[in-house]
Amino acid sequence: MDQQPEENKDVLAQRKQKIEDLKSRNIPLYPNDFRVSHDIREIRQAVEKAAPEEITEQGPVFQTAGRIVAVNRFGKSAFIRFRDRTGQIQAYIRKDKMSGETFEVFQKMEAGDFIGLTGPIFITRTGEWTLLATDLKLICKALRPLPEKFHGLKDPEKRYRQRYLDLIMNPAVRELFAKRSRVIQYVREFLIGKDFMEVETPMMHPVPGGAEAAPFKTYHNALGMELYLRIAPELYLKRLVVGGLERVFEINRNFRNEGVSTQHNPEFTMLEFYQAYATYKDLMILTEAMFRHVGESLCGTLSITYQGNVINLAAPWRRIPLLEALETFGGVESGMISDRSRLLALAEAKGVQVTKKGSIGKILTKLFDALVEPHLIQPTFITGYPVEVSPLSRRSETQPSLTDRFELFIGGREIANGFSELNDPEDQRNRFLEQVRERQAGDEEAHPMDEDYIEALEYGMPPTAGEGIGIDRMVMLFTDADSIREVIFFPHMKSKS
RNA sequence: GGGCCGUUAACUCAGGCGGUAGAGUAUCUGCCUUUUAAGCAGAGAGUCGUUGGUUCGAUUCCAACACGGCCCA
Repeated sequence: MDQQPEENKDVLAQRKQKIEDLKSRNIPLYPNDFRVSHDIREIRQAVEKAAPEEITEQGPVFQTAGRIVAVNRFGKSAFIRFRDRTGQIQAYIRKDKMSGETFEVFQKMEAGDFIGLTGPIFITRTGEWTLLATDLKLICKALRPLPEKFHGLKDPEKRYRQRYLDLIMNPAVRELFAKRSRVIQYVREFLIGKDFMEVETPMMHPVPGGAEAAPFKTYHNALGMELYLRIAPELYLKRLVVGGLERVFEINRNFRNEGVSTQHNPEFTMLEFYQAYATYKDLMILTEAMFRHVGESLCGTLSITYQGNVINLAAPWRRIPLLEALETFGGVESGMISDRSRLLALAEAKGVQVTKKGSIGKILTKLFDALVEPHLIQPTFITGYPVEVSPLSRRSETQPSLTDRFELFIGGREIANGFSELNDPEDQRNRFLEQVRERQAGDEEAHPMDEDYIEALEYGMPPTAGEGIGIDRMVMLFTDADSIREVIFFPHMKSKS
């Protein structure tokens, strides 16, 4: 009615024009005085109780609010669909049900805006529950339009960089992250049920230990010292075990300064837990029980489908010694295991890149990663890792070149890593010294010396077993996600310049 | 780090063997008071990722770069 001749305007400019119109009518664009009597779920629950013939304009009046996600206009009436955190419902707006001024404000509203609505529920011709608006209020004006309603938002770059749009447009994304939250909740309740105590340890470490990975470096101005974002909480959690906290766990972020891929994000969420007077064998049983608890709570079943493979989480899971797995799946003959040159030849023949200087244990684990891991679709514990790639693990009493350690594989990917902890401070010192030698030989990921940790061990740590579980990978498994970016709200991306 | 693919309107996508571009959705205008991706008619909306090169002329051809995706390492 008050249209000026259209100038050349992009969408943003058109919206700004609309906002100016509303401002000139003294309509608040961002008020905060609308109160809801019911959220959408509560409305549905209230209506459900009523007999069908009672669901009419004469029924109870609700006051609710949400974001408009779709609008169908019919001149003097309109249907809108709007959504809050509990669900979505449609409303019917009729000019003759409200003041003319209110209806005019509505004419300036569109998908993306937040609206407050008042009215009873009735059932439309097509049988859909609908709020008949007797009053409405603009709660928040959206300056930018939502992505297209039918095709949604597909561009992966935009989905990750502007996850809020992904969440608005793609309901499955919201459901996936709800599942993520529940996975963590079930893990937490499982461990607390086993008398574990949840703790938090430093994210900034003077010595980046507990794993073999490149750290991020930072600097504390007041203390005048370099710090590293932690690559693992392990050594601090074990200090707590020394201190008498015999069952601890932490669910928190680790940071590793490496590339990004469908399997790696520079920061990722790790569960680590430590139990005194337990061995790695106890933890395998505990892990089976934990996955059973999460699987049953989340899916109601222990049979899940991951990337086309049906995976059965029912215990007991297969347990295969590393060396046996290398023979079975990797073509490593038993005679080769202590023969560097034959192993290197095999690696070359199979196209596996290994560092020529690497220890036999390193070569073996590289071969394992390339040749065996993809075969381990059903849950499988691989046991008995070489001591030189396990600087924090307790030595096997029967095979001193191996450690009492396992890794868990599901769906062809490493999910967990656990072991009986090395609590002999002298052996620990020697292991660190060996790592330092490897570091000096050029292995930048070799574990650094940590005298402070050795000192803790010198006070005595009870025999303990510990484990780390990659939460993101666990969530990927339970949500059938093919990329870690799908289970992290804001995966790291290069900045756009 | 290497290979392949992609980048065009706010979104989803066409297109162009070189002459500054289209559709649907969204927005605006008109009609429309039970729709379900509503409908009909009209309008506006683009540095065709960036920078160079070739050319009378580049969004199109060439090169480099940026960002993203997949695969490999």
